[in-house]
Amino acid sequence: MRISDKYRYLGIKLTPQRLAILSYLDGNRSHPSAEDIYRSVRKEFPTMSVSTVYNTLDVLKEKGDVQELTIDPRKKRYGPVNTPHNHLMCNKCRHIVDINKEFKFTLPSSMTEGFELTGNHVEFFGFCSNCRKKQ
Amino acid sequence: MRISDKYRYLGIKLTPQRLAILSYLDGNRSHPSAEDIYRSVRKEFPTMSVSTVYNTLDVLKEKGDVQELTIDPRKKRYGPVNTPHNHLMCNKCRHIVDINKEFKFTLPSSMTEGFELTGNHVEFFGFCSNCRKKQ
DNA sequence: TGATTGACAAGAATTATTCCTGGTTGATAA
DNA sequence: TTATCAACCAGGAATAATTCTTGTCAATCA
Ligand SMILES: [Mn+2]
Ligand SMILES: [Mn+2]
Ligand SMILES: [Zn+2]
Ligand SMILES: [Zn+2]
Repeated sequence: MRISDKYRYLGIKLTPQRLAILSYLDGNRSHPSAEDIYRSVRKEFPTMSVSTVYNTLDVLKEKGDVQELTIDPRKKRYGPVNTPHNHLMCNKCRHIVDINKEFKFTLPSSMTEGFELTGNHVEFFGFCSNCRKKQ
Repeated sequence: MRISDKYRYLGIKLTPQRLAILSYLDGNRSHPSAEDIYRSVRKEFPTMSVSTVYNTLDVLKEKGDVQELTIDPRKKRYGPVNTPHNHLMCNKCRHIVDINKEFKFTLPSSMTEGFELTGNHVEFFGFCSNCRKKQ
């Protein structure tokens, strides 16, 4: 299925703006912020606005194509979702890498206080090799 | 060791403002935001300012007495740290409960890309009993 | 005592994100 | 083909959370 077919199937229009954002995210492992995306996509698409970036990210989140990360306390970060995965962030430079492993936990119902569980996300923290070198 | 001794030991002054925030957080399981803390502490301490709340939270984070949560995408939430624990948040009302269990993972070094790991935090998601009732 | 330091209140400034408005576009159907 | 309509967009204003700045005060110290 081509990407345009997929989105027609999902019932959303695949506009040039959305395509630009999609192709920027596709294969991108840096988990960029909305601002990062805006700055990059803007180069080839000078009329792009930040609202469009946010709107597009909302649509893509909805469809499950994009994951919004809250691991960085300063701003939300976004990444493509291929298969469910988790993340590891550097405490110093906030570089984020994928942990391509899924964790399936079952919690005893005594712990879940009547919640119905839908998923989980594991945040790993540490120091990247770069930040370790510099002291 | 009394609380005042503890903080003297840690080398920070235990001021009335800090004490008020500490005692509000102590035993509090609701993971309040800075605003929540401000509104509550203010009642008995009308001159308290938001900056003081943020400053105090920074100090207490530093000392490991307070945990800052990023699980709620809207704002940071804070809670006392007794023993290491994890969290479960309702996708709808964003009510957060503690998961009093620690998860110790070891990741194969092929996954950690040269990072030195320092810790982890597991975010569980779901729907609380209240939100499930209301459909 | 006089100097130094840490902490505070108040409010200004910044930053990320959301909201609003008016104008396009492109699919649909008369 | 042309009119209609919904979805989408750019631009910028508004909001909300958080950080920064400044002047003041109180405790501590030489
Ligand atoms: Mn990722
Ligand atoms: Mn907690
Ligand atoms: Zn780093
Ligand atoms: Zn709920």
